[in-house]
Amino acid sequence: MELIESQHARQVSFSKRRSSLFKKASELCTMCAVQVLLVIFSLGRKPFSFGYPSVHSVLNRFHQFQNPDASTSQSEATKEPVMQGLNDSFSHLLEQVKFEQKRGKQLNRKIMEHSGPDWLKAPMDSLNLEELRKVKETLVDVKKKIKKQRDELLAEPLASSANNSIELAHCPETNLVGDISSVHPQGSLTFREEE
Amino acid sequence: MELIESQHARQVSFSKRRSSLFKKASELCTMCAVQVLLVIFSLGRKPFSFGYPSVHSVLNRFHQFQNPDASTSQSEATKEPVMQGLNDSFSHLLEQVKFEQKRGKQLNRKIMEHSGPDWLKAPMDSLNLEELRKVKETLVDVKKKIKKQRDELLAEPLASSANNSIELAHCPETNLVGDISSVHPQGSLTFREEE
DNA sequence: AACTATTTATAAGA
DNA sequence: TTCTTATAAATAGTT
Repeated sequence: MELIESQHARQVSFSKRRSSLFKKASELCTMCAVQVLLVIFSLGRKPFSFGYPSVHSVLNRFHQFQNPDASTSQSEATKEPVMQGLNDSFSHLLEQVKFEQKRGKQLNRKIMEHSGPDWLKAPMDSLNLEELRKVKETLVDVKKKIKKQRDELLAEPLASSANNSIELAHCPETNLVGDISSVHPQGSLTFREEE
Repeated sequence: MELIESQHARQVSFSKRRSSLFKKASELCTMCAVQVLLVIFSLGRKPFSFGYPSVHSVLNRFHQFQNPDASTSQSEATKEPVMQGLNDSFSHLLEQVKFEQKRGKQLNRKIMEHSGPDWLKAPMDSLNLEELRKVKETLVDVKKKIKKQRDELLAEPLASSANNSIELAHCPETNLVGDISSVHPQGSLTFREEE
């Protein structure tokens, strides 16, 4: 991969790759529920930006990682970043609520579908060899599922919603809420005319 | 395109898409000689960033476009009432999250109580480690019952399987106890690190 | 991680 | 810029 020599070809390639890059970025946001900021300066020095949930929220969250001290002060100069950080917490909470509600519905559905007699607690006295074999197959399946689920749970504890943990430790000022209007549910994509 | 439900699948997809997104971003830089900034916050809340020629250079340049003049801050008078209202929204959301999480656990408990063969065929995606442990305990019980019943059946083959010529002892795949305990010698599924 | 069936992205030409 | 198309790359699902 090297610089495209032809001026025209470079411009065409830039347009195509830029749009697909924004597309990929937004896909990553929706599919994996992560925050993304993408800024591209074109050859004509014009900025194209994408941010989820918003450019500012990611930008300020990134600033907090670069300047951890800034969020502890309440001076006028550092208020905006703090508020943006809280904005960030706010959208995270919204996400959590949606996810938990969805999960609750799924669990309800499972109960409706799978509520039946208690085989497992009942004695096995009445089963013959063929029936025992079927039970065994079921148990082998279950064992696989359990192992898989266990591995998923152990994979990334921080991101796990199954253990129902919410951590706001990265933002100590959760009581002080900032400007909600800058939380863009669908992300924001702004760009100006291309040269 | 929607949110990937499975935690494991989401994590895998995130890793793959994240790396390819960074790759595409760097390709755009080298091929078209443009400045790019890409920031991604992972599910584990860690920031991944890429900048060309550097993160700071693009960041600063972008700031100049975002804040042409420095006097854009709101007055204190208009800010406080807004923050109070948002504070309320924030605590409401927190309550909602707690409620949904609690409800999720209750539903999981119900599933545990109503465990049956049909439920065993269902996916285990929504269970956490503690719940998986309970499933394991149930399975250990069942295994004992099955073993007991098998021994009884083998003790009197003529009485129980007159039309069934298959014998467990000569059929390795029907060795239920062996299969179940194959993960761990003592027949106990441990949910620690790895076997 | 590796494999693979599909989908998607891309360069070149119009 | 948009459309087309052959080719290359990315991706989800699986093992």
